[in-house]
Amino acid sequence: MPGAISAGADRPRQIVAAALRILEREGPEALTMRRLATAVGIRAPSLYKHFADKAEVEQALIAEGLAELGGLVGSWSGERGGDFGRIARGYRRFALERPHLYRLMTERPLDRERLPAGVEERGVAPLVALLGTRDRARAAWAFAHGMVQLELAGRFPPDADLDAAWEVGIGAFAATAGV
Amino acid sequence: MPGAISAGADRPRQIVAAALRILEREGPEALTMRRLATAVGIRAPSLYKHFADKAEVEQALIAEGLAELGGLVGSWSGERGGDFGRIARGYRRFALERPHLYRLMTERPLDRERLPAGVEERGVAPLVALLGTRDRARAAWAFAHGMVQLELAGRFPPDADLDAAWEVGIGAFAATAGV
DNA sequence: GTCTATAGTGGGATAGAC
DNA sequence: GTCTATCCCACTATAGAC
Repeated sequence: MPGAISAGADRPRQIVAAALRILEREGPEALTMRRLATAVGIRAPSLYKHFADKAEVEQALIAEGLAELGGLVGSWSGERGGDFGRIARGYRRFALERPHLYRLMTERPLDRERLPAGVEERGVAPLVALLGTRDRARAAWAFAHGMVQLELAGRFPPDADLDAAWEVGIGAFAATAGV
Repeated sequence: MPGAISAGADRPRQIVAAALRILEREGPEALTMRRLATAVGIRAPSLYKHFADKAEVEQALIAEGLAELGGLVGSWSGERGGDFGRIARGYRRFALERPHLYRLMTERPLDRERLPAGVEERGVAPLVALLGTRDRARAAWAFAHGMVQLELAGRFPPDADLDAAWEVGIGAFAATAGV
């Protein structure tokens, strides 16, 4: 059978999965082609049979992260409604659980060409529906992203009450939507 | 005269100034010790007579950036009062004018030990005074930082009306302070 | 305080055989 | 699709002469 699926040997998937593990456990500097190959059990040059270059591997990680986060946002917002606080707190949890992936996903320009269609919009839509306008959704997203980014970068003073700061922002944006 | 100032030969200052130029014009990857030395007109190893290592040079850039931004925030907030919108818009302008310095300043943990005393607090105080609590100030800062970060990273859609998003956030946080 | 020389490390990527 | 061998690059940092 020509098109037979050898399930255990889906190299591209294996590679992406390994890359994700390395990234999350050891940070972005640890994600090298050599290291990645070792994790998969092959030699570095063989990776280039599956991905054109390192950027393509990273792009796959970004796409995966965005799809996952988008799905979560959808699940938190429920059928119609849900509330901004729930989304914001979930967003924070995701970022704190996968800090390196989150940073990779957000710190560089998004290559929309190579991104599966709809991934971006699917994450944005619930927030727009909830807050009423795209401008409000963008401002609220920026707040959440800024909180996460500053928390991940260790920029708040050690004694800062971040839960309280989150609630202030959540309240502020919920209010703009007249809730 | 032993303590005479040879104005043209203040190497440490020269080095920091050159580093700032390279960083802003060519980005963080371009800031290497070789490149920096060339810009100053010496060889790379000579830099180590003035700075222990590269991290020390970067620390100097961060301190300079924070001091400058802190001074600006103070000037925007005036004697008593001023408004959050003015600070936020100025903050955005600073970040857009010096994107690479801004990112260097904010994307890694702050080494408070090696930072001149008061630099951090001087930037924060006006915002706390204006908004009433530290939690509100932190949330508002996160909003501004998030907007800037997403804008610099090219993460908003090309047609997004960022001015409008800024005004939404500014309004939301001004409202929390009861203004 | 500057130089030359160089150590030591690590990275991305390609050629060509099997 | 995997391998071995290797290129080529760039970086930080040190040693030791002047």
